[in-house]
Amino acid sequence: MKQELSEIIQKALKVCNAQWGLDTLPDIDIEIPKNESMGDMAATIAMGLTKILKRPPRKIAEEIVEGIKGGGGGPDVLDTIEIAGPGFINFRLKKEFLHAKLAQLLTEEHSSLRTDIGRGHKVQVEFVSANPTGPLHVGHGRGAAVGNALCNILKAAGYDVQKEFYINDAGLQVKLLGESVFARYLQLLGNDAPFPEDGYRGDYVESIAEEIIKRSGNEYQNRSFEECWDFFTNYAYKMMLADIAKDLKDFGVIFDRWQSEKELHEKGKVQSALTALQEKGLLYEKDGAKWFHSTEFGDDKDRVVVKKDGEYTYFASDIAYHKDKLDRGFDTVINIWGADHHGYIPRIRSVLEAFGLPKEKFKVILIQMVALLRHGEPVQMSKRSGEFVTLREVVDEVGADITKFIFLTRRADSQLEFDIEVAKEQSAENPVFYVQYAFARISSIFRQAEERGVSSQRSAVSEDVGARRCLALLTETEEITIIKKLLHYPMVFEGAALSCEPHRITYYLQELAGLFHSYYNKHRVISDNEALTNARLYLCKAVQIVLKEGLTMLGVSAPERM
RNA sequence: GCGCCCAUAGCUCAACUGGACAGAGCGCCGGACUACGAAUCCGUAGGUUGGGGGUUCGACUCCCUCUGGGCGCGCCA
Repeated sequence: MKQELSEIIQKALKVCNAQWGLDTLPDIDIEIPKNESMGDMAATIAMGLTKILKRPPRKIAEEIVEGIKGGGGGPDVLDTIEIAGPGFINFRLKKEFLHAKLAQLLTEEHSSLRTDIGRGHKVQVEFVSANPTGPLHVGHGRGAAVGNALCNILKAAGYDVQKEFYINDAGLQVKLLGESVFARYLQLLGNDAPFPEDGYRGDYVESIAEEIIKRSGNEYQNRSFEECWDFFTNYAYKMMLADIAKDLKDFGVIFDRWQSEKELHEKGKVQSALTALQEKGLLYEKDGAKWFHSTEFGDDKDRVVVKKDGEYTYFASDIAYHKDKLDRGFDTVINIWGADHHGYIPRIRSVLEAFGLPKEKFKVILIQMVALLRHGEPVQMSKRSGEFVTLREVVDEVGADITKFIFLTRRADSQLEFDIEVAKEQSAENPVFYVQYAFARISSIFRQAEERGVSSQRSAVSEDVGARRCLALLTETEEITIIKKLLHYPMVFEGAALSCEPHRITYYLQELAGLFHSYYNKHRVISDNEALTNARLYLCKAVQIVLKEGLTMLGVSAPERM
C-alpha cells in the first residue's frame, strides 16, 4: 500500500522538479493519519520541502497535488486528494483498490506481510546471557521475550539473524558457585563446613551437591576446595546452564549459539584481541596495568584490560567476544541488557568502533525492571533464600504465552508491572486473551460455517474468481476500517523491525482484535446471503492471517479453541 | 560530584524516529445474549504531556534549566 502511494508521489515530484530544479529529492514519508477523518494515508513531503524550496508548505502541496492529478492521479488507487493542516497531503483510497489489496493478502498470505528490508544482512543478537550461577528470574524472562520477538521480526524482515547466549563461565562468580556447592556437599555429608561469605544460598545449590553425592559419593570429602574447585565449579555451572537452557526452551526461546567465555580464553582469543588493539596503538601501560584507550571513541575514561597482577579483567573477555562477533562477519551487533548495565555501552561501543564497526551498527536494547505483583501487592522477594522470583515459577503458574505477551506490552526501556493474579484471570484485563480470543472466535465461525454447509473459505482466492469478485460486497464502514487496518500491518511491522521495538506489533494486534470484536458484535458473518457470507468469511480469514502472523512474531500461539 | 534513563487521563501505558484536535485499556456510571463463543460489544466523563525557557512552518519527541524518581560511575564479575 505504501509502495503504490510512494510511486504516485514520486512521479508527481519528478514533474514538479522540472520547475524546482533540485538535484536530489527527499525521501517520501507515508503515514497513517492519527484520525481516520483526515484520510486513509498522508504524505508529509510538502512540509519536508519547505526548508529546501523556502516556500510555504501548503503552496508546495498544491503543486504536488497538481502534479499527481496531471499524471493521471493513480486512477486505480486514489479516490480523493486534499491538502490539510500545515501541508499534509491526504489521500483517500478507492474501495476497489482496498479490495484488490485484500485479495492479494488472501492469496499471498504471510509473504505479503513481510518486507525484505534486511536483504540478507547478518545481524547478531545477544540476549539473556545470565550468569550460570543461579536460575533465571523474571527480569531475564523479559529480556528473553523481547530478544526472541525481535529476532523473529528481524528474520521475517529479511535479516540473517543469529541468536546468541554468552556464558560467563570464566570468572570468580562461577567459582563462588562451585565453592558454595562444595560447602553444601560437605554439610550434606555431615561435616561442619563453613559457607562462603557471599556464597549462593539458593536451594538449587543443595540440589547440585546432592547430585554430586549421588554420582561420586564422598570422594571429595577430605579434600580442600583448592584441590577440587575445578570439578565442583564445572559441575555446578554446567548443571545450572542446563537448567537455564531448559527454562528458556520451555519458555519458547531457543538460541542458535552459546558462546563460552572460558573458550575465548582457551582458544587464545582474548590474547589475540588485545594484540590487535595493541597494533592499532590503542593499548598502553600505566601503573603496572594495561589500559584500552576507549576515550578515543567517546568513553568517559580509559579501561583496564590487564590488571597489575597480570590477570585479565572481565572487560578483556568482552573485547575478545565482541571482536569475535565482527570476525564472524556480522554487519550489525545488537545487545540486549538489563538497564542497570547502561554504563557499559560506551566502552563496548568503543571496542566495536576500534575494530571497525560504524557506530550506528551497534545497538543496545535496555530492559527495565519487572515489578512483580500479586493482587496489586509487590512480591519482588520470595522464599527464605531471599531470591528473586524465578522465571520458571511464573511460567509454571501463569503460562508461557501470557507471560511473553505481557512482557511485550510495553516498550523495553519502560518499567513493567506484572501482576500474577491479573495475568491468570481470563478477563478483559488480560490483553493476551483479547487477541487470542479474536483468533479463536474466527476459527469458531469457520467451524460453524462448515456445519451449515456454507461455501468454505478454504479455497484460495486466486483460484476462485467468484470469491474475488464477492470481496466487493465488503462495504460496511467496519469492514472498510478492518481492511485498511490489515493493510497497515506491513508498515507497523517494518517500523518494529527498523526501531527494534516488538511492542509495536503487540499494540497493533490489540487494535486489530478490537476492530474485529466490534465488527462481530454488529454484523453477522454467516447469513442467508451466500455471496455476502462468503465475502465476510474471506475477511475473517484475512484477519486471522494477520493475527497469526503478528502473534508468531511475538512468539505467542494462536489457538483455534480456548 | 559526574553520566545515563524515566515523568503523559484517577491507575497501567501508547503516540509511526519532529507532524494534524495527544490515544488505548483498566477503573467509575449506564446499557446489549431465544442468531456465528458475553474471555465480547455499545455509550458518556476524564489532559496546561512534572515546572520554566529556547530551537521552527510545527515539540510528548530536540537543546538549556529546575523539581521529583530509578540506575550507573572498581586494576569486581
